[in-house]
Amino acid sequence: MRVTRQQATENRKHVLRLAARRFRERGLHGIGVAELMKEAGFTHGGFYKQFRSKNDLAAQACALAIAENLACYLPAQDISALAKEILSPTRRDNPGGSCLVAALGSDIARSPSTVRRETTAGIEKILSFLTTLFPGHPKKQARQQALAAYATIVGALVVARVVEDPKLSSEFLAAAQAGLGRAGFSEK
Amino acid sequence: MRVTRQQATENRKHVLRLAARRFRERGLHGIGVAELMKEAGFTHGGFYKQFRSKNDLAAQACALAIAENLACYLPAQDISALAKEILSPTRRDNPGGSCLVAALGSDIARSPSTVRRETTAGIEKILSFLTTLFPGHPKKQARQQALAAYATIVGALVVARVVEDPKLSSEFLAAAQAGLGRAGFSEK
DNA sequence: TGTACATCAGTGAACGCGCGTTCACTGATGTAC
DNA sequence: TGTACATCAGTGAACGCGCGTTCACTGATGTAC
Repeated sequence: MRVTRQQATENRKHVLRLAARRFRERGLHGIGVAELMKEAGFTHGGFYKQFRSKNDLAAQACALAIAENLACYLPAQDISALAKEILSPTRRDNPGGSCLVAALGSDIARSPSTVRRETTAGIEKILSFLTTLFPGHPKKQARQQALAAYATIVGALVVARVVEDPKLSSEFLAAAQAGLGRAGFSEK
Repeated sequence: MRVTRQQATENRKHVLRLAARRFRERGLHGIGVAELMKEAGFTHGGFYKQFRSKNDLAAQACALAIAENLACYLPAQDISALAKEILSPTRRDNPGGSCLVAALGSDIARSPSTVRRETTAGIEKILSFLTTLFPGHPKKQARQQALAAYATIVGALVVARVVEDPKLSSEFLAAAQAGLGRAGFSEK
């Protein structure tokens, strides 16, 4: 039953990528080790050859997801373009491939330190990038804008997913976009 | 073992209030029927004389929590005062008594319609109030500001609770406050 | 390069545990006379 | 107002189920000669 070391590494990555998606779709407690491994094409016993525990997987999945989030921000030229991309109905309806903190924020806040540490590190990197989207400001103000912008993005996605009324949901996305656009423009 | 009808009503309310707190502290799956009833001073069997199911309790607890949120907003005279009150370290560190959507947003988004409907209704009421905090605007703009403000509040609390570094956490609260203050001021 | 053996990725049964829910029961409250 | 009976709020044992984790095992891969 043993496979190539290279194959084993790939199998592990496959499970990790799947977890990063499913956790965001269903919550950290919304998918179990057995179901995850089955969907990945393995039996659940092997999980513990790949990860130390489910929490270990959660920490690594969060690190992967938030790195992916940053990668998706990077092409943006300004805050308006970024807001338009991130706060779209498409992303709202695809939590498994979108903002980690919007999808799992309240779960992560209650998770062990390992999970929170990986997420925090990712958020710092995202903030560094967002700060560059407010050029021509004193450094402090640019960072403040970046912090507020990130909060607005996360909150808009969370609320847009909570709300049942699709019209109200879209209203939230549009209003947050408008607010972010104003922030980027007002002090240029 | 039977008690007064009035006592029974009070017992039910007691369980409901406790649930509204514990759910926000630990997540909808973070506390079970048995533990909740024990903490309320009852045995778990009686739960189903008080509520149809755990989901029924969740829906009612969300309704209660978000009504309580609105009540806490009402005394605010302007958006800056409200932001300062809601986005305080005290509230951040007391999720059980604070913003429902910040504490349970991702859980609620994945919950059955009953839960989401109660929450949506509460959010609508909160928006109506927030709109009044942007007077002297065209109605449409005031509502847009209210939507964006609510998203920022929710997001700032979520991120401030996720982040491990206390300094970064406070930075998020302060930056969101500043952003909201600017929104209230810029168009007065 | 060919052989013998150690390693270890993945298997699948089994574990204890807590979950939401059901149900027969108890006995004080509420009601009908 | 006093009595007899129905109601039903709360009890606690029991249910099936899925969870995270462990473990003896298999057999192909990796390695030492």
